[in-house]
Amino acid sequence: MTSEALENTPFTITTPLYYVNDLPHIGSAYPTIAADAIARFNRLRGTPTLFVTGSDEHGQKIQRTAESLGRTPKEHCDQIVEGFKALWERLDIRYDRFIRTTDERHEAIVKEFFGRVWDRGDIYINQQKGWYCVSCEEFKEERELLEDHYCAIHVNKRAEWRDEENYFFRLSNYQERLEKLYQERPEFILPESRRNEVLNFVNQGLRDFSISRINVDWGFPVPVNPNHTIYVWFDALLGYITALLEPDQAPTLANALSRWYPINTHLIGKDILRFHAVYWPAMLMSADLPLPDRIFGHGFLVRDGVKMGKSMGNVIDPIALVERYGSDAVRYYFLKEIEFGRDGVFDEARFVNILNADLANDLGNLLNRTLRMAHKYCGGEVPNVSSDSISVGNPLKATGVKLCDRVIGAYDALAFSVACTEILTLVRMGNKYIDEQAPWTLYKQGNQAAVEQVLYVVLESVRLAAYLLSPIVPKVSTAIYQQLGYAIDFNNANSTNVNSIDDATTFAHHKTWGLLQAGQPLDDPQPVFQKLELQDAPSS
RNA sequence: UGCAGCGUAGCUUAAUGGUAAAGCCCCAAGCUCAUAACUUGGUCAUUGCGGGUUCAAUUCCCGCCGCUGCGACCA
Repeated sequence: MTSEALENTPFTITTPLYYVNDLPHIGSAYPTIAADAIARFNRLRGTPTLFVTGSDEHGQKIQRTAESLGRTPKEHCDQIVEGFKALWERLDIRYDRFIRTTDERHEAIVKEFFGRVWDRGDIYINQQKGWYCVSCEEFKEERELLEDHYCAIHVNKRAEWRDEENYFFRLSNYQERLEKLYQERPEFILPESRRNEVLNFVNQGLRDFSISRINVDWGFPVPVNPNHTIYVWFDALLGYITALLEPDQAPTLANALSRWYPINTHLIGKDILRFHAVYWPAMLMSADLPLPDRIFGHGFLVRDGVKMGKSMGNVIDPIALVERYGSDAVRYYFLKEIEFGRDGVFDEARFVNILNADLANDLGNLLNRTLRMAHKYCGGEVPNVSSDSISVGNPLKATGVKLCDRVIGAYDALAFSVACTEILTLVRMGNKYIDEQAPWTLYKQGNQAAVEQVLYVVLESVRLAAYLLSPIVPKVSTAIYQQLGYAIDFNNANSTNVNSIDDATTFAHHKTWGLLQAGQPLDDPQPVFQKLELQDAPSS
């Protein structure tokens, strides 16, 4: 693809639509941060970008949770949703759409979509029979149950025999087309381990699944039979489509699909892989709609070797974490220290160590020491050096020139950790270079030209590092840019692209090593990232 | 039980059929421009255990142990 085509092809990315059973936890923050970084990266490079997140609000579980709290389901959802939005605000998440499945317009989309699938003949009514655990809200296989049909999870609850009418989706019709899809597009499900899981599952042979429930009020009625309520998943997945509507558009499929469809990337937890990698494409095939480009299943955060979860009592309160350490720190830790797609360890001491080492010491201090010298030795301006005059053999230039393409590749592959590592390599080289060149000595020797060249090369390297890191640590990057004399705010709430004092802010421009202009006034040096201190009481 | 994956220095990870790398932590030296920072060096691994194939295995095969995921409607 040419860069021009790239710029004009819209990029749409989604997080899961979080189930609003409870306040957001760190497991919701994690993929949201990742999605935000990718969205920011695409905006930076000039691609029209739509970043979708939202909430999945229907279903019996929510209905009951609300009841137990003495609220209506709607009141409950409103309250929880505010909690999500507040957290996203604190984490500097710049989403474009926050879709709630209880939105009025969503019902119209669901209805229309259901109609398409219905017309295709992929929906039929049938008896759903089986052992049903009320606590689990699901049908169990006989073999899953303990003796006397007690639930294996709720060992004191006996599953009930249910024999009720449900509407079913003919998933079995799509067995072959799905297999072909996975075959032809190996990148459809990522990472590969997740893909294998899906293949394994599909190879066993697909059965139809029910898409309606009776005895559930909190949801949309089945269009052809209002006694039934549409099953939450069928409803929730379609939220991704409703979200694509412009704020003032009428809720029709045609409108929703007109600009931002098909979706490029669905970021999801590995726990909801099947719904996205199997059910969802089959539903879209049935409705005769194009499929997303890729489904990426990320890992879970673990702590003390156990998955974080309320039942484990080892959850980390994301709000407390941001309050204590700041949004950039949280974003950086999750994206740099955890390989996206794998389970990752959360460890607070490690968190503090890594942030201090990478952002405060290596990057922040590199800028600080260099900037101070620029003030002492070069009158507080970008040294009078033309980047062209620097030898291609200069280690920082040689690395910097190649860095961008590598980082782009990493971002595109959602390999945040690789992107950070590559950038940090340049930063470490910068520190080493200063020590070797010892500009303070050169200055004392009166070798002004050499001093200026060394400082220029390092400042420019820091600038490039900050630029490439800006999707991950927008505040730090902004601080660096501002101290380098740019009026660019990477974290500007309403910017789709960075804005600047001049027009020379295109990606092609800033991604290139050698942008820094001689004579540009430099700001006063200030730490761009304050060192963190480990606090005694980790979150509970 | 079946299928899949994983198990590498204190920690988080990397690597290749041929003398096991990086970052963090720890120790020492150097330097002084800097947010006791940076640079250099060092400590620390017979690569889960036991076999096998091979001139050579961490990398291939088998068994065992441990952990994780999946095995249909849990966001």
